[in-house]
Amino acid sequence: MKSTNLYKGSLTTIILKLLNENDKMYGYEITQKVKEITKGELNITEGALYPSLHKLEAEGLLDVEFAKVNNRTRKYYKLTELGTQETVNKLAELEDYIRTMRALVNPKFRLQ
Amino acid sequence: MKSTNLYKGSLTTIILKLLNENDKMYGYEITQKVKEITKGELNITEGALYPSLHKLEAEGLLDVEFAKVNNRTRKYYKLTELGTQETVNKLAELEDYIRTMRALVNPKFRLQ
DNA sequence: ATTTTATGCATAAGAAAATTATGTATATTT
DNA sequence: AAATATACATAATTTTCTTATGCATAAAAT
Repeated sequence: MKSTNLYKGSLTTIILKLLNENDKMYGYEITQKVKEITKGELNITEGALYPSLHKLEAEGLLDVEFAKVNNRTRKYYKLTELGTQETVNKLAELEDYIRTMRALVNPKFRLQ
Repeated sequence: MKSTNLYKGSLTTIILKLLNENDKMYGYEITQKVKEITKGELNITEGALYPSLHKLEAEGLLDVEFAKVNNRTRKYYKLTELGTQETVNKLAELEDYIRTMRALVNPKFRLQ
């Protein structure tokens, strides 16, 4: 998605959080929303997004619902109960990750 | 290294920063240092570490120096001038990543 | 009127970065 | 004597992503 490798492994967290906030979204909408929020800093590619959505659905974290808008098909995704739980976990993991990385790169944050 | 996928792509940043701080280190030392700083939260595996060190060396970011200690061989790595420059870049990328992810998962941080 | 861009989905080939497993060797601890 | 710690390395596999390609309709631009 971006020149830096740091976003590797972050896509699931991003998808879950956006769905947690917006109730239901379709793939293309997610790419646009991410572009908007990050001011273009992060562009999710379709080759990464769609397989990821399919996987989350297969794992039971997302439900699908089809809609026809302007003669074009949209595939809406929404969180399942399990998906909502997993969102909480993923967000906690992100905070842990940030805290740990800060401890590693900034000696000031080394403690406990 | 950890159950969460978020650390994927972070290893180079971690290695460079630790070497930036400690002048020279050997592989095993890096794994122990990371374990210590993160209180066991992050354990770098050898299968990830050694190939990564070799790659950084091949890219000219690290220099190697051998040492024999207690009849065992240590391979000390230190930053080259290029490696020091790249460390600055990687740390800036990490801060960008954290800022962007915060904007994505925390609506409070959405602005500019 | 036609081409390009935007919208909307999907998958396949390949690259990159990791995990897991294995191998070698010496020192120290149990 | 066996297990753990120290120290390096690589190979097979998995995960996640990039890049490329394909299909289809709508809107905008030339």
